[in-house]
Amino acid sequence: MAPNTTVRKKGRAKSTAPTSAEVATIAGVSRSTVSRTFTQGASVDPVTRARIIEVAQDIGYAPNQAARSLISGRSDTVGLVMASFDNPFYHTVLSGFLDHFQRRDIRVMCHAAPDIDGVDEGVRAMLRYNVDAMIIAASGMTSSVIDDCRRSGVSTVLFNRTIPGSRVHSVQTDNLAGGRTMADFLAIGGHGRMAYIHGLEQSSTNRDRYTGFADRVAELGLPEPQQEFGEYTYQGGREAVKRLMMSGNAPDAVFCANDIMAFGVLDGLRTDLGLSVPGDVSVTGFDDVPMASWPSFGLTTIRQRRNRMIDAAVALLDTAITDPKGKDECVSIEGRLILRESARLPSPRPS
Amino acid sequence: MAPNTTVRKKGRAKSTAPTSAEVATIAGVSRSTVSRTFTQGASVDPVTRARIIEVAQDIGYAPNQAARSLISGRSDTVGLVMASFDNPFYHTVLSGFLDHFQRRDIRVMCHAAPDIDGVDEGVRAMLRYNVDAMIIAASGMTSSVIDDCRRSGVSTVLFNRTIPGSRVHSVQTDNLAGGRTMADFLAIGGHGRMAYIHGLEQSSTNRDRYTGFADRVAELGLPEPQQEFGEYTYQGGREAVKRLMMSGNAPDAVFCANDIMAFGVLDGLRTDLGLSVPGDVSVTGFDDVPMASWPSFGLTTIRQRRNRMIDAAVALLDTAITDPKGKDECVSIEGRLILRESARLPSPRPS
DNA sequence: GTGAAAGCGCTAACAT
DNA sequence: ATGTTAGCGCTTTCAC
Repeated sequence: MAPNTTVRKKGRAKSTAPTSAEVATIAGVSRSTVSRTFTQGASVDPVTRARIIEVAQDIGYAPNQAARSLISGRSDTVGLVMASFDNPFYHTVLSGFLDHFQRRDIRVMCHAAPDIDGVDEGVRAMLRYNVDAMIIAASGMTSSVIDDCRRSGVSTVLFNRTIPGSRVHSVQTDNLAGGRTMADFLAIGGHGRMAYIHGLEQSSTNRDRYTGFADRVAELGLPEPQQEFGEYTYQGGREAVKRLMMSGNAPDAVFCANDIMAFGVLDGLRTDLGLSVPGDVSVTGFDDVPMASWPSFGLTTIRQRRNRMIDAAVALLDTAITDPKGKDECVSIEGRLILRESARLPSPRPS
Repeated sequence: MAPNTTVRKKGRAKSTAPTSAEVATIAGVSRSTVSRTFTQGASVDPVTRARIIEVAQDIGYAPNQAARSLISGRSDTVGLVMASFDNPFYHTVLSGFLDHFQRRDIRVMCHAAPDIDGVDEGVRAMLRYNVDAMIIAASGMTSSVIDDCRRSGVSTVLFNRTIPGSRVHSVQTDNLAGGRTMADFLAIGGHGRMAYIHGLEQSSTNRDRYTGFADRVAELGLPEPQQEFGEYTYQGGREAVKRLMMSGNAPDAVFCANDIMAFGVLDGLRTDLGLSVPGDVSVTGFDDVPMASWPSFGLTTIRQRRNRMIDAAVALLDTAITDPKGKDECVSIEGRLILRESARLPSPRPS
């Protein structure tokens, strides 16, 4: 916990950076005027303002954020804690959030949690830094720190997770609907022996995708899907599909809880087992990461609408700040079935 | 630039979080003692300390970092600005740095720069936040803010870039050597018509990889490599290779400045042109991202030793903090040739 | 080992 | 529109 060698600085404030006082002296105004010049929506005489800005640039002055944060109670900083950071989908999510907040000149503190405790730790750590908002993208681990967020008065939004009754906003893809859509699509394609490869069992996204899928399969009067477990990883998918195909009752369609596992499944099927996709088996995923469109994979999948989700998350954050006592909203965004070559399409009927 | 709708909080400090004063009152000690309890290496009576910690946990107190930073001059925060954040290699780099700093209870502020100006902007923004250290992973864009970093007294390290004479530490893969290695390897494999697909031209990593490659090719007495440009992207590589193969003098080996372009090249060759790899053409990359080992690609490539690079970067940061006036070091780490199936091996000679 | 007092750099009231 | 004043929450001398 306590570091020995460390990036931490030693002594006290070297105060190497210029302060507002210096600018004030040089520009011949009071500190307040300097401060106002750098404060949104304060009124300063244009000429004075110009002079101040020039001086500031000259000596390289910029307001000290720590001091600013101390008095204003905000830090122009948001915290983003992610679990499952090896899933490329979350790289694009991170990228999207960074892009958004950079435009608004808001800093993003990142934390990649290796496990459940990691999420709590990360959230708590960021709370100490007075982040103005917290985004928790940890698809389905139960976290006890949500209350801490609310107690600290930090607007919080859950990304791809909901904790019912937690009084926290959340955004997610409609995973239930996604699962159902996939069941319909595969059924129409004439598949009768379906299989599902789970991600992490504790993950709510995984559960919902499965539930939607299995429910719809049942409604269609088809046999219950076989199940395997792939831990949301490439290697996990690759091995899971081998177990599936060796099991005596080989499926003709495999729906994976995310794209990465589906890539593993494709490689397992083609390379390890010498089977053809979709000739022998159809394979589908969930996410639509960039690679899914590469011809090597051509993965039929459910697209999570990343941009919409991010916009929604940010909107919720803004709402939460405007109206901290407001009711918690839970935005659900429908995924979109993306057709590619990894799954058999329905054969056209003779008319 | 100026946001209108905003995550920013409005009013003044709600001071919703508990302060050291409250803890002090409840625990019946002075504020100083509370402070000491949470300060590394301060001496407090064990019994008192225990009581304080209990109270703190009770009411959910943790020291306010802004206040702490204001007086101590450090923030337990580092800034990480990256260009080319769509390259998976940098996802693993980010992941590695996060892991490292989280262990040390240091926060990481991330910035993904879309272009050169973005790098400068990101660095400058983070400087205002008093980051204790800055890591700039922007493989080869010239940046004028390095001086700002030094002026602010922030230890800085360049990741995969060097700016000679800048008096800033840096770590990078030995890209020149990597290029040479690849030339040797392809030559031994019997390739005589080499091609190189450039990433971004301004990128120093790209230049070095090419220079090493071309120099060694010349030394071996082989014809100068053909050149194409792929912008470091999948799509760029895919199109570049088509131009290359249509050019009348089709190469028998294509070396790409990074793995992602190589994946594009593989798909371009196999899917778009119906060629076989490595039967018709050998393909190699640089980075060794996780996907490179997937059988769909089986990419022969030069591995950048991510972990070593990160360790070196952190060590340099620590050095810079201990000895701010020290000479700038430039650590160069040799890449490692990883053999897979995308490039022809030398045929065994009859003895 | 502990308390009292000063102050980090800034912004927000309150004056003018 | 500008100056004055107070104080955000903490750490750190300086006494004891």
